[in-house]
Amino acid sequence: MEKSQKIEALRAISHPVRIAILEELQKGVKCVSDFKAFLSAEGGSVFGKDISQPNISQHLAALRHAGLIDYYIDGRLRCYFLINPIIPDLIELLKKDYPDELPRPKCCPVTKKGTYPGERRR
Amino acid sequence: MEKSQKIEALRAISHPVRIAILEELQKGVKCVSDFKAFLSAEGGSVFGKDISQPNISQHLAALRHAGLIDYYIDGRLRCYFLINPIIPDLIELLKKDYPDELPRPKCCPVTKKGTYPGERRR
DNA sequence: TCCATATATGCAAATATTATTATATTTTTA
DNA sequence: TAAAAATATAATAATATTTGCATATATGGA
Repeated sequence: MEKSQKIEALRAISHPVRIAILEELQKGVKCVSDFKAFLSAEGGSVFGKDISQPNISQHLAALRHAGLIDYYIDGRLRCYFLINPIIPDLIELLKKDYPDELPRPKCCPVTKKGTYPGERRR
Repeated sequence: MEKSQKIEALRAISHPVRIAILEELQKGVKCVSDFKAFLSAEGGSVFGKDISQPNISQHLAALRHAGLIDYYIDGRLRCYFLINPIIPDLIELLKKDYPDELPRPKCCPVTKKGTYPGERRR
């Protein structure tokens, strides 16, 4: 996979609703109604409110154009599935535990002064 | 680290110039002139054109507001460094080799017809 | 002190993203 | 065959992002 495609995938995944959709898709093939149920307030939506059906379709279209998902048809259902292999790894990072910060290089914590490590330009 | 912070990090990293900056930062502390050199046409910029100094500063500010980097001061140099622990892992994914596609579920390759695996709603 | 260097900030224009609403398409069922 | 279900598309409005350009600020050196 090309780097530009990976950047495209990063862009596409950087939205709470689309992340929810992709996480759900990781469990297997899902149709739009599944997402609609999942993203409804009662259905356990992570978001305060319902996400409308057209909005879900738009997010699915965006994910498809970014090459993250595709679908097949069963009657009036569109059955979506993951096709981009970077997605499972990205989702894993989102679940992984991280400390708040990396260790910082030495500098005065008050004045924020320190020394540049390289050669200075002239 | 909170999930919302990770999503924020994904958003912030989803830009070719900012990825270049972050990859450069992974090598160690760098000042703005370092990025300017790196992102100039001669300096080996991945992009066709030069990236202007104000534009670099703007991207650095964006990365800082997203909590990905911070800086200390050495005279008139601002020395930037990574602080968000998810960044090295993300950059690794960008370098990792992936196949073009995941295996697809069974469906007719021409008509795109297949069968929905779950229970149908009524 | 005056000037050059390193970097940031402010603003405007162009563009992109997001959600909402209304409507269209296709398929199934009564 | 008409209505309902599942889903997509289109148009719009509200925002956000991105860039370019001009200018501001701070530091160090002559």
